Parts: sequence; structure tokens; C-alpha cells
Amino acid sequence: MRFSIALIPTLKEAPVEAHTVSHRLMLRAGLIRPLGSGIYTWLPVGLKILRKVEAIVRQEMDAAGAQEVLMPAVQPAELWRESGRWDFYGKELLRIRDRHDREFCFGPTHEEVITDLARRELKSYRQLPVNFYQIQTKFRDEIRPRFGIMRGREFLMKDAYSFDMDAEGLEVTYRAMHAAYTRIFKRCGLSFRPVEADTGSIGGSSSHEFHVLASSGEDVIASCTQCDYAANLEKATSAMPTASDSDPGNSATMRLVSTPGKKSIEEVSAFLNLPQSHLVKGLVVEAGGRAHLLLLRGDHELNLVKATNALGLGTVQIPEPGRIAELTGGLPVGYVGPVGTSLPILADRALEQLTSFACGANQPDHHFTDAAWERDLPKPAFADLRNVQPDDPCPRCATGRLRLDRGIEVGHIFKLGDKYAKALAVSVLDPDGQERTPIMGCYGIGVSRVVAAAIEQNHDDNGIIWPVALAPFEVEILLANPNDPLSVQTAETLYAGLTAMGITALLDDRDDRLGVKFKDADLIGCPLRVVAGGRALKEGKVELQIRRGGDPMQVPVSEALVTIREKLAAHALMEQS
RNA sequence: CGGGGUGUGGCGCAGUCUGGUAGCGCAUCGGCUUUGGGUGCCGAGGGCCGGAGGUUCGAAUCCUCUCGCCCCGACCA
Repeated sequence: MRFSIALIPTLKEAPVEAHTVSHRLMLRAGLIRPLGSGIYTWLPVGLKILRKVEAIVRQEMDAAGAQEVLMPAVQPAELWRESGRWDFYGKELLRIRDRHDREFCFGPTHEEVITDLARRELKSYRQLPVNFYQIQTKFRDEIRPRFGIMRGREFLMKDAYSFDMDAEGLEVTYRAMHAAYTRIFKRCGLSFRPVEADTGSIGGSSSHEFHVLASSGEDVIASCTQCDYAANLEKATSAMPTASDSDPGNSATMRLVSTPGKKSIEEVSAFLNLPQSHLVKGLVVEAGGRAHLLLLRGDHELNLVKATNALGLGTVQIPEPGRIAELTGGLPVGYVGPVGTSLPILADRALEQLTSFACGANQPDHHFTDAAWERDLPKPAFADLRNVQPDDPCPRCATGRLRLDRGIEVGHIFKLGDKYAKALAVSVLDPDGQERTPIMGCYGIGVSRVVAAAIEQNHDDNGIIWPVALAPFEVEILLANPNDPLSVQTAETLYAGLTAMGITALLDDRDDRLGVKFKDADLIGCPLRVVAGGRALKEGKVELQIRRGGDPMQVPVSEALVTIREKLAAHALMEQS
């Protein structure tokens, strides 16, 4: 591509509303332009990157035996009513009416459509297992779109849906997808991690997320420093710490102490001169239409997903501050505790080991100290309710410790079970001629999000640093002096030579100063930069520079093509290891 | 949806408090200059100041309504 005639509208400054690195760089490098909240046009260079990701995904899905289809973006409401999601899905579902006033939605996902296809076309166990996928535009009417492409409303997604005869079959398919995803992100040259995930509202028995590691990631993932245990924070658990870690081992009798105005754990801890780990905090939550008291160690943090799962009463909600007083009979926030409360109690399992602790006294401005289970209050039910913390012991191996990293979720695989197949009455005949409901799995990759995530992970102050596998062009040739015939000839020869070798190149042939071209080249971030012309050419050489870093090198013009090919190959190999 | 902010040439902003008919930098176009890190100079084009209504002799500026966008929160593969 020739820069001079291409639409590559680079910007010195990004619009103020763009804060995220990838959002700013995508705008500045001229990859995308906004059209509305959470919707973007992909410009020529940006589209090339998107297509690179698509191609890798497509190749690996095909190689894993999945079949590509393309389903409608617009789906009849009837189908969604059949699965029960028309009412359940909420406002995120963009609903539309046609001229006959019939209801439709713009698909945020395609379980219904694929399941409808399956019930029409799949009749026999001989047709299974099958796995269908598509790469398609989705629309989810997010409450608050943000971070540019990262969390847009319209986005490009690869979604796949598998049908197996039984759980064993699904297990095989699921593993194949796990392996395919691993190959995909590896080939993209990204640093990533598959983690165990909570199955959440979609249900199903098993789930893994694939996260691109980036300090700006929205999600927190825990992983073991010794073994391969990794899970997202919602799901991650730890081995029980040994009792001596936190237990004060105090047998003094329980005392009521005055703690005027001391509401937070920090305040109470400082006031009573006790470590936060010797305090028990009470959190009033609502679930299943009534209030519950959750107990956590003072230095621990509530995990809402775990609490929801443990209570088993539907979503656990944290009430508004005013509402808490209502639920506790007018008690100010900060003094709720387990001693003498009328609320049902669920305690984090870490508390079981505490032989004595301080806690709110259920009266304003007072706490108890040296409270002990069974002596001062009955032992409540215990469950894992907290977020793991760095250095917690690994739940899987004996020796490892957990570390926490930030990640961007780019892929998610699910064992769906028979939820949709049952709702839409899919059945196939088994070898005995009996009707059976197939077991489904679903597998998503946020294709457009991968582009943004790659930038979040690979950039510096000057711009994007593309992995070779995703780069819009593998090489950018800077024509140093457009008015010098020898420079022009060198650049053109290189450009033609690279093209003939199947190496994609961007030729910056604009009538501009070299400095301008350097800036744009850094911004756009092609893996290898070649300067044709200028001082190197005086000695019959061109200058090569790897965008990721290192010293520029000068090579004779005659050797340039071969050297470029070698460097790119070596670089790509390094990125995918 | 709750709270906060913001809308002025393509982008970044000033002007709004204290009404007098719109300005700066970048970008764009023309010319000269420069030519290895967003060169310097001269000149030009481009804005019904988000929209509607109101107050006023006069509104970017004051009032009312409305729309878009951004941030925080809750929510979310």
C-alpha cells in the first residue's frame, strides 16, 4: 500500500474522551473512527489487522474440525421467546420492529439460531459430533460502552456451537476447542493465559476464559507460581491457610467496648490496636427477598459471585446505605456483628480458624473484643466467600502461591449442556433408535477485542508495536527523500521485491520530511522499518529497525530483501514462543 | 438507570462569570524554505458556537426544554 494515496489519517492528538491506550492509539494511528457511542468504522489499515486475526481464527477453527456458517444478524423474537431469553436478556438486547410491526432483535449471540438450525437438520447420531462457527458482527446494547473497541456495542465475534451425543463427547470437543484457542492466541503473538471461570448466568458445568495479559485489563486473574492452576478472581480459591497464620490464640473473655464514630475496619483496627485480620466484618446483603449477614475477616474482601453461589438464592445484592439501616433496625453502618443478631449468618471459611476476634456489637458506637465461636455465639455456616489475595496458598498444589495479574478477556469457552437443545426441542436418534437430546458447547472469541487487547499489551510512548502475525503490514518502507531519483528507485525496488516475496509492505512515499514519516511509522507500529535514502544510501545501504527495539542496522541494498525476510521470520518465531 | 461533567471549523482548546455579532494551535489548500525525528515564514479556505424555544435593541454568553458525548457507580461474553 502506498501511503500517499491511502486513507491513513494519523492524528497528533486524540480526542479528549479517549483515555484508554488502545482507544487513543487506534484513533491516532488512523485505524478506526467513531460513528456513535460504542460503534466504529474500521479504516483500511485497521481492517487489515482485523482480517489478520480473523484469518488465524478461521484457520485454527477449520483445523479443529469446525465448519464455518454465517447466521443472520437480525433474529425473530419468536425464537428468543422459545428459549425464554426474550424477557430474560434485558435491555442489552437491541429490539427492532419491521414494517409489519413484528418483533426482532439484532443478535448479541446465536444460541437460538444455531439450535433452531440443529433441530431442523440434525436427525441422527451419525451426524454428530458437529461444531459450527461464524465470524460475525454482534450488537449488545451495553449500559455504558467504553474503552473504544475494547467494549463497544457493535463488535466482531467468532462464535462456535458444538453438538455431541453425550458428556464424554462434549469433553473431547471442549478440549479440542481449548487447544485450538491456545494455538490461536499463540499464533497471534500474544501473552495470554487460560483460566477457569465461573459459569455465571449462562449456566453449564465448565468454563474457561482466555485472557490477554495487560496491566490495563479490566479483569483480575489468579495463577499459581508453581503449577498450572489459574482462575479468574470470581472463581479463584485458595488452600486454607494454616491456623497460626492469623489466629491471635487469645482466651480472654468477651468484652463490650466503646468505639465512638469508628466505623471502618481501618478505624476500628487502629482504635483497638488490633491487626485487621483479628477483626470480623459483617456485611448486610439481600438475596432471595431477605437480608443476610455475611462475615469476613477484616483484611478480606467479599466475592459477590461466590456469595451468590453459596447462598443459592439468586443474585446477592449489596443494599444502598440507607437501606442497610432499615434491614438492621436502625443500626448505623459499621456496627453490625454476628453476636445476638437476628439475621441468618454465612461466614467465610477463613473465620472458622479464628479462636477469638473483634466484631460489631449491633449497637451504635460499640464493638466486642475477644469473641469466640461456641463460647460467645454459635458457629455459623461457613463457605468460601472472599477474593483470593496475592501469596495465598495454591488450592491445587502443595507448594505454590497465588499471584494476581490483570487480563483482558478475549475468549470464553463453555459447556452449555442441554439447556437450549431442550428448550428448542432438538433431538437425534441414537444407535438404538431412541430420541436423545444433544449436549452443546459454545465457544467465543472477541475478534475486534483481540485487536485492542494486542495494543494494550504491545505499545510504547510513541505508538503501537504490532506482533508480526497481526501487523497490518510486516514492513514499512520510508522513502527518505522523494525528490532524489536514487532514493525513489531504491524504495520502489524494495517495495516491488517485498511484494513479490509475499511480504506485505507500506511504502511511505509522501512528499514529507523524514521526521514526519518516522513519527507515523512509530505510531502505526509495523514490526520492521526500512529507511530508503538519506545517509545510509550514500554508502549503498538501507537502514533496518525492529519496531520493538534494538539498534538499527545497515545492510547493502542488494542484501536488503533477504535480510528483511530473515529478520521477520526470526522475530515472528520469537513472538510466538 | 443514579451521580458528575461537557458540547465553539476535522482535532486540541480560549471566549460564557461581567451580552455588543467568534479567536488560537494543529490539520487542510497555495507559495517560498527545509530535507534523518511532527522544519520555518507568508497567504488562503473552512464555524447558523449541539438543537428548539424564550428574555433583550442585541445572545456562543442569561433562562427553559431537549439531544449527543465523556467520567464514576450498579450491570455485563
